[in-house]
Amino acid sequence: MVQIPKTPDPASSSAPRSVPTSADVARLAGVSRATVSYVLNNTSAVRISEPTRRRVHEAARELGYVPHAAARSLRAGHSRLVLMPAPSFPAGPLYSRFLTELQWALGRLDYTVVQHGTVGLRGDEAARAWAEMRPVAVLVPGFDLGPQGVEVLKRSGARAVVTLGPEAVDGAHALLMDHEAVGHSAARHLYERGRRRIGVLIPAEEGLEVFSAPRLDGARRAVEGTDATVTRVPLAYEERDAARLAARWKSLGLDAVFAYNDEYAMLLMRALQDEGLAIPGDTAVIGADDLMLGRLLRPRLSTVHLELPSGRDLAALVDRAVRDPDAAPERHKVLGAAVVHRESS
Amino acid sequence: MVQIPKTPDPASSSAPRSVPTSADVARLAGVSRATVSYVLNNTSAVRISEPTRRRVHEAARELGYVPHAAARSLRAGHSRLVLMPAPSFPAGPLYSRFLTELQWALGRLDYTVVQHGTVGLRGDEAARAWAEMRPVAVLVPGFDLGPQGVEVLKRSGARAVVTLGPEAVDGAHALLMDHEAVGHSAARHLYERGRRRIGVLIPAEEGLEVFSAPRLDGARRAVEGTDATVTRVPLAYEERDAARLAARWKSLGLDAVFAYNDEYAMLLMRALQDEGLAIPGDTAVIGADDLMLGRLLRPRLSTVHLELPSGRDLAALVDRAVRDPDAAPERHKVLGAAVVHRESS
DNA sequence: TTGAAAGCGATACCAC
DNA sequence: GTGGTATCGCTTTCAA
Repeated sequence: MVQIPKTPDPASSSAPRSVPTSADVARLAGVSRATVSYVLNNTSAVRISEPTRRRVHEAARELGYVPHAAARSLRAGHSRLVLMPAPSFPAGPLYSRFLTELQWALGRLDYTVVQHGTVGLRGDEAARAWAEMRPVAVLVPGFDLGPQGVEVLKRSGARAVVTLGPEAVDGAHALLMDHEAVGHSAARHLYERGRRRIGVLIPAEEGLEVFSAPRLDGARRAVEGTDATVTRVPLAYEERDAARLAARWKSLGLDAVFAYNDEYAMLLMRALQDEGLAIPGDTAVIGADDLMLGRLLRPRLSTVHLELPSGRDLAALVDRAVRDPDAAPERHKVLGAAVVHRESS
Repeated sequence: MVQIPKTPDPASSSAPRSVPTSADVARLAGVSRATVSYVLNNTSAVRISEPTRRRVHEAARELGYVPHAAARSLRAGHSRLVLMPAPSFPAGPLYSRFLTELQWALGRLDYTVVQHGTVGLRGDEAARAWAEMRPVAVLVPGFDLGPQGVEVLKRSGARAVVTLGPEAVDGAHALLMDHEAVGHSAARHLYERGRRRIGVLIPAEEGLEVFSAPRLDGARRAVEGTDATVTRVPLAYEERDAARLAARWKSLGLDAVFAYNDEYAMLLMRALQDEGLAIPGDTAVIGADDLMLGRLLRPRLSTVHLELPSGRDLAALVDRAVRDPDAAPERHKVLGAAVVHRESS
């Protein structure tokens, strides 16, 4: 819960003429506050004479009047706010693009999108912080939310809660990002190309387990019941650690590796090549995310291309959910995973 | 200005027991709303008996009560909201990290950070949209804000407006990101290593001119009065365009290139190498941003390392500005630019 | 220690 | 056409 301090220093301002309200506009225009509201909101149920309209607009402009969103939504009993937690890890270009598109699409539907900088708050605490803003909809990527969190949000007026992540949460709509499929495709691909001892690179960095764990699981599942093995290989995103790993690579006895994503793949590939190993000869490498950089490597990096949901579709889902909050939660698989075979595998 | 529709479909909800208010908590606990407020906010000016406190907390928990931020800040006359526009272009890892750090630091100071998904709104329109939320401070990266925008925000109660960008804006604090220095360092470096015909890669993509233009200018300035030349070289971030550029590279007669950033550098380097050109022999290449990938290229990519401001420092600046809104606007140069010489130049 | 009530800013109903 | 005014949820005097 956000604490509001008791007016830090009341006497510090050099009389900054206080913020203009609709009452000020009314006074200046010589009309009532009601009229101001009618004019400024183009209320169609009421006809206001042209001269009056002009006077009101003039007054508003002159005062630099800007309506008070909090007051408005308090009165209205609801907002058009769609809230998402701001990502706590560096978002890749994929996700950034998705986010921009989504904001644009929701903007078109007249929603205001806001990313809430939730910091150390976990789980229900975070949900409460979001609920304080009384958003009409909440979009939550990842694992940040449990069923209770959903309940908190709904009880506080959120008409739609949508999770984007590997698992559905009770009571919320779910856009299922099936990261298992990513690992599955990758391992399958390696298997089909004759590899049997498959390593799966797992970032040592915090906060990425949400994605890496299911990718690993998917790889495991892909070779279940075959003669192939899957080995978990942790790697920090830094040269030294990659060099260390490369130095003991032969001892691992792997003939292929799925490298979490293209960036980790690049890091590992370089280290292996520096160590004199041939790619894909000695070790096949495949990444994920289909970033530009993979195309620029030599050998060209095989990768798993991810298809994120379109921002427009998600915006439409949100709008639908807001309009009909009691509809059964929708579940959509939204992560297309397709192997792009290049030269490294 | 956000339009609120006249209650889309009033009859669609299956009586979702309405959102609990502090009055509900009071009723359930058998006390007055005042007491609820005292208890929930730990008001120190007033002693509430332990049994009462317990009853209130219990009731709040049972109802799933979450305070209404809008009502609260309406009453209080101010918020603890720090607003930033959400970046409209894919933010690099540098900026992402900075953002996360900043949010964390502001969170520590008890501010709520929010990234506002401003879509098609330009200039003053955007400023008005932000002002509606009555943020106590606004942080604006880039060129999105003019002096009038600042005025709008201040008149609507923002106690601090901070711009992050190449230029200061009247009335606002400025964190000056001197991208000219980046280009200057790069070109200087190339010049000192004996290069005289320097190309500067400029992204063909929209929205990046804000950074690329000053970088080009800086490069120009660096060789002013020497026998060296600087040539503007547009490039789209795609392989085909890079290949086209590489094919006519020799005809450009350049012996060095500053490639806007490491990613464009990688793209170009690959295309040049594929064309059979030697780096740095035929053409020296230097990037910027000092991303990991530069270290992984062969030859290793020279680059300009950027030092962004620390999130903690910026948070402190914001806090200072909020506490003393009438202090003279601060101006800080915050973009350290240092050449990291590797093998490509 | 607790309660009654004013008021923050905007909107919409009901009079005139 | 336009103007009072009750109301949204919450905090905070002031009284009891």
